[in-house]
Amino acid sequence: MEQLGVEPAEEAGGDEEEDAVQAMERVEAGETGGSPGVHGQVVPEGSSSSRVIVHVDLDCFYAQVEMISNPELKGKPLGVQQKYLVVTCNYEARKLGVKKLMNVRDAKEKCPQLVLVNGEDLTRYREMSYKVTELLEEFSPVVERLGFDENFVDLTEMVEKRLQQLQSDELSALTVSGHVYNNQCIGYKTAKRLEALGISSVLDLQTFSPKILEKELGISVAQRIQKLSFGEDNSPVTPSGPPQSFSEEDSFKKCSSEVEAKSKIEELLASLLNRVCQDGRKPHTIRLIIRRYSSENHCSRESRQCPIPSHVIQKLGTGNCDVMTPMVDILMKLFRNMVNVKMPFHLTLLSVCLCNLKALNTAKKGTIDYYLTPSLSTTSRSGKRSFKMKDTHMEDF
DNA sequence: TGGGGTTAT
DNA sequence: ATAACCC
Repeated sequence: MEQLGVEPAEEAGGDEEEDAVQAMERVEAGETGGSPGVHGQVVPEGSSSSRVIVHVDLDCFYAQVEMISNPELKGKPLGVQQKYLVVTCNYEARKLGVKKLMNVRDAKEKCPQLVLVNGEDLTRYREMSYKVTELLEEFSPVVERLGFDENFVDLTEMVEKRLQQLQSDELSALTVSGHVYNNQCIGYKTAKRLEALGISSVLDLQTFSPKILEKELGISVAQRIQKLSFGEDNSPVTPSGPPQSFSEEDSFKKCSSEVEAKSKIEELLASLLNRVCQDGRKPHTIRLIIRRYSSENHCSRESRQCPIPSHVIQKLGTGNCDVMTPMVDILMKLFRNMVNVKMPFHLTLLSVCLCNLKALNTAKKGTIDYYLTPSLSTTSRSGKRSFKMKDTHMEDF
């Protein structure tokens, strides 16, 4: 752990990601002490409303994990490869011209000595990522994750307590410096819409008519991004806690038969079941996601989901039962619901997601919910729910 | 463009 | 179920 580096704060030039470490504040708008802060976070009595939030951004995270796993990689230009992309690389490689998300061919051309490791299996990255989050949670439980390599920690309470400990002479000797980050680009789609309005810089956004912006983007997005343009972000740090979903995906050039799809789905599901088993909670919903081949509209995906039948959920923790078969059956039903297998098809991605995670026995014994459970109905798109008895509770009668 | 994740609609 | 966002 102590080997993991954080991106340097003083990084001057470089691409837009390189602004990197930001020990900074999300600037509180308006409110002063005594009243509840925005978004329901309570500002303590008699304190100022400004917060202290640390943003920890791990440097070329996957590459660092690989160098820790295999120290022989240290000092060499290293890229982490997923399919034909170098998704990230260490600083040796960057010095030699390799960029994030660069094609493997281009990267090898730029840097023939580049060492590549496969990073398609995220297991070790995910594990290391949560170790970092857990470490930060020792300082304050209020830690929000963003991806695998970023954490926001709200240290307001800790700082206030420490300031109260200080004598007045120590206090006056304190100097503080910091900066508000220059945020660029806000999201691809929104950026395009803003550009159409003639907004291409932060200054443009600051000075644009709020009313017109609200009409274009909706009040929610408009007000938020315009505040952001002034460096004001009143959003709370929301503790992430355990993940709300587990998913595994695989992309490929072509999948055009049902058997092929089934075997890929089986692989994805097997990994997922291991993960969910370790987590301890049980998923109550399963989803299948596909991406169809198309020249345009490339990022669009389709999905179908359904509840996991309770008798399958119950088997989940117990290693001896075969839980694969019923779940693969469900997934293939979802598959055929999306893909007409009697017609030719061409898929470029399959993904399985387990979500709606619950700690065991959510319903209390003796309550209606204990005896009733939403039924498996993949076709029902109305808000109506049908219910059936839980099989395993029949003996209770 | 990968292999993840979240929230809003 | 999808769309948008984040990394």
